[in-house]
Amino acid sequence: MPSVQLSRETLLPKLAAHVLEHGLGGASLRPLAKAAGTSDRMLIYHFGNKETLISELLGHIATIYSAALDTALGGERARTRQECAARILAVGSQPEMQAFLVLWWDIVAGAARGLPGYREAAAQMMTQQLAWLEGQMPADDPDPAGGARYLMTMIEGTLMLSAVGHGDTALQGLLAGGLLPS
Amino acid sequence: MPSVQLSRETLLPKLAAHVLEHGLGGASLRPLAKAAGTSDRMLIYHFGNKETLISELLGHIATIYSAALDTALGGERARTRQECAARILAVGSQPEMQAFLVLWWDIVAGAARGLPGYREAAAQMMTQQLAWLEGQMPADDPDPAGGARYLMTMIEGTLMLSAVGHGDTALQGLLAGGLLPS
DNA sequence: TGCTCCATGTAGCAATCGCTACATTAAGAT
DNA sequence: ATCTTAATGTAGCGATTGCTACATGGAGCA
Repeated sequence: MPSVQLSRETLLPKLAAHVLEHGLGGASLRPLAKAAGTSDRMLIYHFGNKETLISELLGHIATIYSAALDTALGGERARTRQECAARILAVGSQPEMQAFLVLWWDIVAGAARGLPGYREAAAQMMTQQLAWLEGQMPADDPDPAGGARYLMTMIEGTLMLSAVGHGDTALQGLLAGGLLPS
Repeated sequence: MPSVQLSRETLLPKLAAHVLEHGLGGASLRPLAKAAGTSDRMLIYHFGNKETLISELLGHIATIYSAALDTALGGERARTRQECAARILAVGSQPEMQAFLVLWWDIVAGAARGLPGYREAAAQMMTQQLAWLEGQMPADDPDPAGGARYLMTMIEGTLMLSAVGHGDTALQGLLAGGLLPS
């Protein structure tokens, strides 16, 4: 049924926009449908049930995220690990990334609790980010693969601490780890 | 009104137990009340409304977390940063800490979205953890304050990546950062 | 004995939840 | 022209949401 698949893919961007603004926790069918210009009746018709809808929506959001990462960053490598860390931190602080970040913690919470579809989408986004980070590592880095994982762990810790008002703690940690210029 | 305060504090542990098992997202009054052996009617009576209940519950959970941290770890210092990192990672992998960890991501998500009470509780728990980590740092460490923040950022990143199925990525990062013995 | 007031049970309200039964439209196939 | 079928609207179901109105018990105080 190509028309069904077309309909799904027509709906998903609008659903994603709504979820990016209002979060996943309170996402119920009627507001979602309204945001997509249709009815709850039709959402069930196209996706079968809410669980499937959310799973497909998460997959779509992961795709959007990948595209946003690609757009936000040119392909050229950094010259130092410090520069590499600074770049990805700068991406995270862009205003248009804030909605993603807020939604991200919803997804992490769902993944931790084992909700269907959450872990897959989260893992996909992390894999994508890791690949991008590896591509950004300095050409003369002695261990680009390990270094990228090291940087990524530090970055994610920084994002989490920032989310709960401990951003300064994280920055001091980055400083002490030599990942920020002193 | 001491009786009201007593009632609140009598209820909070049972409410916390329920939330630790079932999460904060789906926590509604009637299941909470049932877990506490009372009625939704009485929860509203004692706490005024659900928002206040959740805020006080989060504060209580932060207190529980602090106590659990103290219990789980003796007071003596580690001898190296590696040992320090290993200790706190070991704490996080204890089975009785799993419920806390799952709930933690709910709290982070609420804090990121700005829900009332979440950020305060999360910040309190992170402050407590930081203090504990500083007390664990090696006595001969050249920069215990910065080192504790560095370790904490790495640890939080590791926990997040583990929650989304990228625990191996984090471990490789810790290895590359010299925080795990190779 | 009355009076007062905190604590609690019972019942229910309006809103929202995911989902479904049924009817209707419209387009394409025969 | 008829038949079939995908797509959609309307209406509603039973459950659950946070919260409230009302009545009642029961303890302390006069």
